[in-house]
Amino acid sequence: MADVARLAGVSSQTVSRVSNGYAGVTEETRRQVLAAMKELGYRPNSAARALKRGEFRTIGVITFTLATTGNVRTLEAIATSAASEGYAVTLLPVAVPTQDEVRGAFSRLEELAVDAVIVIMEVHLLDAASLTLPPHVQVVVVDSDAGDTHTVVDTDQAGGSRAAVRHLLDLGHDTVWHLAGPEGSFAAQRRTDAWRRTLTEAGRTPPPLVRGDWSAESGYRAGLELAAREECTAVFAANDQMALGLLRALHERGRRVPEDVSVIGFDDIAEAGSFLPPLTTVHQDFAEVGRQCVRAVLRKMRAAGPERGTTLVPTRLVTRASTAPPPARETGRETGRR
Amino acid sequence: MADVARLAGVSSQTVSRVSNGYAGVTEETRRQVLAAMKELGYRPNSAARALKRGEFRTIGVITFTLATTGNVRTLEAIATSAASEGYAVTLLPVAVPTQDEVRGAFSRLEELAVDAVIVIMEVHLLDAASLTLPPHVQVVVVDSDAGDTHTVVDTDQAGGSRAAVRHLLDLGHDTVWHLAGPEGSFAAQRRTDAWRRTLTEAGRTPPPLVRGDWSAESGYRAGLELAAREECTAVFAANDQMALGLLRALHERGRRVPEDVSVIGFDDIAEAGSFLPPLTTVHQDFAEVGRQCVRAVLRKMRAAGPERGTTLVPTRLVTRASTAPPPARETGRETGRR
DNA sequence: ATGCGGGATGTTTACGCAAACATCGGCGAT
DNA sequence: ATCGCCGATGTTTGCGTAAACATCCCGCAT
Repeated sequence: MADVARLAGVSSQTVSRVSNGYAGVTEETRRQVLAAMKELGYRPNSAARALKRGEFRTIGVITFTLATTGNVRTLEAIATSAASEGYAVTLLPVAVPTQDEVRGAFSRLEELAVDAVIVIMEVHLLDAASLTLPPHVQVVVVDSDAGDTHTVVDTDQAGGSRAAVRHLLDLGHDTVWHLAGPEGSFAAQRRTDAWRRTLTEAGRTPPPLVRGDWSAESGYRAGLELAAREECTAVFAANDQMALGLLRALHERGRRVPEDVSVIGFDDIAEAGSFLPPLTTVHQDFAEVGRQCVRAVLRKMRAAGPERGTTLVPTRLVTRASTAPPPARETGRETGRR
Repeated sequence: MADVARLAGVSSQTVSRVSNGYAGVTEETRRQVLAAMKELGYRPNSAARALKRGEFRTIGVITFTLATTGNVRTLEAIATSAASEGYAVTLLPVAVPTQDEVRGAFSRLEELAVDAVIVIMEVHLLDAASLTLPPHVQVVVVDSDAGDTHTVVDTDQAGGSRAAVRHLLDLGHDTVWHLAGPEGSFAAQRRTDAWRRTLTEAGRTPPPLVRGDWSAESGYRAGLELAAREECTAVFAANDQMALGLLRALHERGRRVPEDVSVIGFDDIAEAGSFLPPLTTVHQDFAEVGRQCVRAVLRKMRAAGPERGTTLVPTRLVTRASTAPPPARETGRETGRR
């Protein structure tokens, strides 16, 4: 910086003013400084800047495995929208979802240059660990229900699930089966809860729960079970990958989709439109979730107050070919229904 | 830090020594300092540390979309292995693969606190942009062939493709069709080159190239074409997603896999084992690629010299149910072949 | 002509840490 | 007993920047 100042014939403070875009510098001077910067290849040192300013302009993101579409797309959206706000994103992967691992990530984080943290995981793993966080570091959480202790941003799981179930009921199905995600996941739990509530509110009896683990393979296994049940005409799968496995199992067992069984997914992954048949599913707006996370975290940083509450990002039902009215009953009576 | 020193009754320098784990501090003193740190909730300020040490202990990763399995898994491995070396990872997403965008990412990077950069993209987009990089920032590239101008780490695309083609030839197929990735991709290009070379070396005539764009949908479209060709008994798809679409198309057209047509993929994505039938594919060790990237970049940082060259990470053929010997010929002669 | 106000620029200082150097004290060799 | 050496600790200094304050100069009102 001193070199630039010398070359431009000004003081280092003027260089600083130029590099930070302050007003009060003559156009003439500014040009000279910029020229000098360019000639010397000057780059402001961000460490010194951070030291002086007391902020790093960096957001840390803690997440489990990047193996799930949702996490990845949320991360990507966070990175993009953070960048547009002039913030960088530092990634903290947690290998295994144990409290110890999470605690480890947070303790690494303490040493790290971040102004705020976005956590993409369930909060109960976090609670024991987060206590050691520096007080000024704000936290926003995705995929959790801890709205009372943290700021939470998430897809409107309940709304999406309700839309999915309603869609199937509206088509005339008596009830809707549910292929749930793993027990440990709050997202899965909320989808299941909403499924059950929607059915109950509509006066239907929720059939037994079938559980998978998000993977296509687990969907396939569950599908083999469901295919054996004649009375099952509509299935709401908690994500698209399980729906994929489900479709395969049904196809293998000779149950046609959507003629015999309707299938609806959740997520709207890129491939969903290419499934056989193309999958009706609940579209999640991950980009919006990421944007909201960044917005929330920046707001918290600026407001300083430990703002709480939950932001829900709406979903959208994407109707494709995998859902249709139920097959005609053996007894003709139902034709007259509704 | 001064407060800690005061509380512990030592100088701030001793606090520094303790917090950096230097030898030459009495066990007694160390304990007192640690106690004081804990009591005051002291965290070393990483900006000041970086300023003093002249390094950030951070690696920047530039990548296009995180929509592809490969990029994501490489990124994850990089983050994990960087963490184990005490480095953080800062993510720089590039929305659109244009030189302008890349240049933009690099200029953001210049302002950023990173000691090195790992680029997950093709290098020709990078060349025009990279010139403006600070000289001390080392670069390692994935998915590129620019081994002469940059350090490159990548999966052994050629070896994997050769193994795939050989596997099919060894099963007795006369030749192997290829469902290639998009023209712009070096990875795709190298897989295609190796496919063609392997066939030629084996004295076979490469059939016409069929091109997709990595997506399942494109694989499906290509599959419809291939299904129409009676003489096609073996297909090497350049990735698993296209193989998925291919399988669907073949199934739809009544061509059985593997009885009528053998299919082999590339990547070994999580779902590959659940395809119908389970997909024989070339396993990429993304974790190893990530590790090697970090290793290479750290080595370059320490060596200071602009080391070049390519590190290839070997692949492994995973044999599942989608490949088998070709159907018996109409003319019985071939039984005696070999 | 004199003084005053304000915009443009320069000077000083501190951010928090750790390297380099300085100091102190105890122990063994003579 | 004296000296020297070495390990433990303290003191000084500067990393690059930007806020705060100081200075300068120009133009305008009196």
